[in-house]
Amino acid sequence: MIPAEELQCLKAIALRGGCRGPVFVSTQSIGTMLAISQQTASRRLKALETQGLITRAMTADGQHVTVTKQGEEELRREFQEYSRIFSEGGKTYALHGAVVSGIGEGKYYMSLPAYKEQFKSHLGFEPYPGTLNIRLSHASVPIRKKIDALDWIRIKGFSTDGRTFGDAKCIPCRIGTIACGIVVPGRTHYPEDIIEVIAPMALRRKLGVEDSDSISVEVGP
Amino acid sequence: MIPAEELQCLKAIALRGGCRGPVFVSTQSIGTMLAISQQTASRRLKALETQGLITRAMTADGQHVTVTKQGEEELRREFQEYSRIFSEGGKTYALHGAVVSGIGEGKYYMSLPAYKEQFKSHLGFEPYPGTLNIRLSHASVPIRKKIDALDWIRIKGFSTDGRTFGDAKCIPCRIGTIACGIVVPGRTHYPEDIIEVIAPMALRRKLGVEDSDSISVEVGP
DNA sequence: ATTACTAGTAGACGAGTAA
DNA sequence: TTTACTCGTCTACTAGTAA
Repeated sequence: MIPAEELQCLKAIALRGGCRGPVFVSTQSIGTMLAISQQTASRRLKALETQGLITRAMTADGQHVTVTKQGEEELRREFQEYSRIFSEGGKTYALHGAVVSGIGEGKYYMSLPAYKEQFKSHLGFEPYPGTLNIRLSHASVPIRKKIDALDWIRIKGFSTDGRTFGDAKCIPCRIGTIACGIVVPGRTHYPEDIIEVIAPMALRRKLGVEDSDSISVEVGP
Repeated sequence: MIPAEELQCLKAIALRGGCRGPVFVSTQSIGTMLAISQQTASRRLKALETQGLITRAMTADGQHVTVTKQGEEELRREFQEYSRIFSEGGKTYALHGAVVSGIGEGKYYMSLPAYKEQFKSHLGFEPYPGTLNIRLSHASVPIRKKIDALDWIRIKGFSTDGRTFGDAKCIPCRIGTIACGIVVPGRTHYPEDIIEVIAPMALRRKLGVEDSDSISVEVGP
């Protein structure tokens, strides 16, 4: 396998157009580009040339460098790996955590018809009045943050009897094969390691879980 | 800037799904994957964690690693650079070389109506009976090879007076703003550093060039 | 200006090993 | 099994410099 630093150097040449024609570079300019010394840049270019990944034509004040077919293949292989990482083909996120007890607030809110109806129309099921609270593992917290960037459904707040109920947002998810939803209250700053899950039925009973049992939630298409 | 080896390590984690959830890895398995020692892999992971590019949850028999939002941004930045290299947006190839004299064969072939007509219909101009031969610079030869992979126009051979004229292929190109074409005879093994260019007019006269003058040809959309 | 050699050194590497 | 420490080696870096 070609070392990472050499690949980086090859990429720099390609970015300057080295795949489409000879590009004029100096070891100095490559060095500056990659934050290495001129001498190291010189060694990198020599190594790439030896491996047949570039060809060089030296001049008095620099060199014309061209990425060979083989060099381009190396870059393309790398490109494909990155494509795999970012391909949108069924991109799902996995959250892991442990069941915890909430303070029963969820149960109250989910019993309000004005909320209930909105969840029903957007998620496709009538939510059981109650939420399953999950404390995310340390490792899942960054994933939770990325999920924030996805498309959430806006649940509108309302006022009744002189009391105001705020907005919320939710996103479909799955626990095993059960279609569920993650609900996040709109205003309050929620702890970043807690999620609240709603479902068509009482999840604790259905899944046979209780506090501190570990559980996985899948978000995405 | 994040060092190339660390980026490589981050990429390896992402390839295992580290952007979408915690993935179970060991420093041993990462080491094997990247052809480095377990100790070095350990150092890499620590460095990535310190920079906030991954989070880790250690267990007795390995660790759950997650790529953070920031880590994913680094990867995405890299991905975009590769995308730039391979984006098909007006990909043109530049060939450089020096004018040389051919043996007058081109002139003869280009005067044959059966060839002439095909060039006219495919390239959109009636070729001047003669070709401009160019000896490519050392640096341009790898580009010449890549151009082979593009879509060439097939020029059909024919027989007349008991003599057989072979197939050829050609591809549109430009010298400055003049629409030209590169012609390659079908059978013979042509020198890889020579190209033959046809145009609507006598190129030597039009461009005012003679043997050993340097010249550039552009191929592509 | 360049490239790239030599020389000297800093630091990265892997072996061994503790936890 | 792991992770990650220490330690000795040796690679890979940069400075200086020649061509």
